[in-house]
Amino acid sequence: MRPPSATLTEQELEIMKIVWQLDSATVRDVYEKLLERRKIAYTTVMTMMKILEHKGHLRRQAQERAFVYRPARPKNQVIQGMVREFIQRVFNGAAEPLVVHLVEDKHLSEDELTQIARMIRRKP
Amino acid sequence: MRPPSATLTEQELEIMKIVWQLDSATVRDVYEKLLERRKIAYTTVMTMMKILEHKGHLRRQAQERAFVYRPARPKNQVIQGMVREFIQRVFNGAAEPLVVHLVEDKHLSEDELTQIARMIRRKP
DNA sequence: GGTCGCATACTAATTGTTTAGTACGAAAGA
DNA sequence: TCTTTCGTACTAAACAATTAGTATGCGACC
Repeated sequence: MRPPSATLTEQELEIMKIVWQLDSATVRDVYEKLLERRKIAYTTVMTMMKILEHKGHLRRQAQERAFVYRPARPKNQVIQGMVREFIQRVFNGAAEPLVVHLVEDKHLSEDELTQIARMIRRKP
Repeated sequence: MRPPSATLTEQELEIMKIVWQLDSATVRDVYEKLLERRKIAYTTVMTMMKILEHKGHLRRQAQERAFVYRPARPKNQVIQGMVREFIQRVFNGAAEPLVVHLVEDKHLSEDELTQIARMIRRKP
């Protein structure tokens, strides 16, 4: 009745960010990273990582005592998918209005604008 | 235990888009618009719109036989909030990496890039 | 006036998401 | 060896999101 999230949910993304950063991590590794920011139970992290494995975002491998998890897909690809989904959902697929919002919200600083201009010049 | 969505969910957004477009709409108006794209029950739309009113996204006003709903906040403001939240969640608040993704995914066409460049030149 | 259509309020079921407890086994340390 | 520590599997509870059914009432039409 309610379709599963096409992309990573908030908490899933938080965990994936850590695994991407560490490149390979145990539940404990991720658990301790998350603890720096908020209270969370070890088993909660384990459950989430098992779900992420089930969804095809993590692969696990028995090593020593605990499983070691690795990203199943490169970060860029996944983030790309999230950006695409967002543009689809919010702007019906058009990227331009998003850029307009970025500029108008001054999310883009002077330097960033210069950076973008440089990229654009380098593009075609 | 689990906070409600800070921004509009998928279905909420879909309804808000219609109300923004029509400027003011009854449940039936929205229902019929949605029906063009997918099967949905009238009462489902009603429930959603009541939720949107409760969340402060719609205001309703008795008129004739049915309630007439209007957006409580301008579209731009709400979309702005969604963009901000997305950038926060996915890119930890930095807009620049998002733009990089946009360019690299070729979501931005030649024309759109030109448009952006024009905007940037007009900006400071 | 009775029936039909439409609108609302109330109820509720299903599923996804997030969180975590408990049981159990293996390894490590005393 | 006995106990403590650590890891996993299984269970499950709470809540959000989505969808829709039922009851009820009111106005319109015959």
